[in-house]
Amino acid sequence: MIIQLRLTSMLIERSINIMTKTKIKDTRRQQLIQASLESIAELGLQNTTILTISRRAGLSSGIISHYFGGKQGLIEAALRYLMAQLGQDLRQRLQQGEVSPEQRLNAIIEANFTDFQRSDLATRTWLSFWARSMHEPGLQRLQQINNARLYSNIRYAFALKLNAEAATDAARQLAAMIDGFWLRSALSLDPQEGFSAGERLCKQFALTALAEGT
Amino acid sequence: MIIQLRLTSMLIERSINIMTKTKIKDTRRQQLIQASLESIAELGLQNTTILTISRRAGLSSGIISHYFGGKQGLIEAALRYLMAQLGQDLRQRLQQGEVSPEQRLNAIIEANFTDFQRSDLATRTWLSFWARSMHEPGLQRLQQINNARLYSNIRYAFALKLNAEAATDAARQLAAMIDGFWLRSALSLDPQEGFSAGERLCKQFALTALAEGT
DNA sequence: GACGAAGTTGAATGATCATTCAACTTTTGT
DNA sequence: ACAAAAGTTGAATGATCATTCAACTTCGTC
Repeated sequence: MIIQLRLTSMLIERSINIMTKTKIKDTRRQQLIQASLESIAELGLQNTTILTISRRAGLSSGIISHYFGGKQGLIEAALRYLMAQLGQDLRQRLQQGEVSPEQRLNAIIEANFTDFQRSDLATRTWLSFWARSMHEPGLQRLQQINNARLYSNIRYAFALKLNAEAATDAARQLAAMIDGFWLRSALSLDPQEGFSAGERLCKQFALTALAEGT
Repeated sequence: MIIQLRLTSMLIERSINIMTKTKIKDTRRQQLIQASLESIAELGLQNTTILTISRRAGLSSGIISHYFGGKQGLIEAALRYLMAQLGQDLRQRLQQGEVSPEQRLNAIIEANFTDFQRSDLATRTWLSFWARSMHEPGLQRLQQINNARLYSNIRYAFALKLNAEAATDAARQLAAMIDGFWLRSALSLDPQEGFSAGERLCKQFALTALAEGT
């Protein structure tokens, strides 16, 4: 009887502990990811240190190694977060009953030019990640997954109307154009204008390319 | 008489000294720029130190501050060198008597996909510079000049056949597409294939855009 | 309220790096 | 051959930074 009670209460206690632990864990992780994105946007990945992140999050420096195993782990988690955000925007736009190739392409383009994606926070961070991923396998793998996903989403839409070769060509062109507008806008003096024009001109290209194949 | 001789010899001496000095100076500067590009390509801008550069150039670490005033000065000089190379390739291709808009656009595209430009050395370095220029005004200024030059060269060619608005749109699209193929190729597992396809698809787009306006 | 576990701190450590400059070597002019 | 100038070296310096961990605080449980 007593043993039974002890065991039960121990189980309850443990599960409560685990729940609390993971909740706090998730909160801290999110705080730190957010702070690191802000720091990267403001200071650049180059000048972002464990101290600029932890101070911004209102936490101590040691906590980063505790939750992410080190600075590198946090940086990769931040990139994963940006990619997840992009994927979420896209899924949301594709599941609103739109099915025509034009609508599908528009949704993809819009997802890549979301308010969030065009924020300083996102643009500067993406660019920093792009550069560093050339020399860090962990980041490079993530970038390649992301690039491949954009391309294959676009290609699928084009292939609904175009033959295989034309779809491949158009998809590569549009994917490059999207990334190119991103890059040029991020580097320009007036990023917002660049993004607006980029969204318009990408849609325009998509329409033209679809029309040509018919 | 004696005084006259002294003055003359002093002038000769000085001019020889200056000639020798600038020759050695130019040689060393070029050595160091080359070494820094190689180091950036291999290790990334992040991991490039004054030691990795100077050891690769077979010189001592102190020499960099002596000729460039510091690491930062050398990095900017290296970017200037890449930009000059690009400008030279373009000028060479445009001054071969080609005048039609198609030929002009092809020349611009080819200059951006030169063997040199698609080398690891160039791609990785450009990408590193892109990222860092967001947070360093000196580099940012240079990048903006380069971006503006590519755009206005393209726009000029389109404007020979298209009206003002169509030329602006097409130029922005093509400029973005060129940069985008660059970026995606640099990050891909098989950069050479990406560059080849990029060159072909950019030319294809340029032709289509020119044809549409007529 | 006291005990143990979970969560957090930040000073100490060791490593890396750009810059400086006094000493050294090479080149040049006579 | 020699003195002065130009060119080069690399050890010393001071600064920055990621990581570690012993000590501290907070929280949940009885």
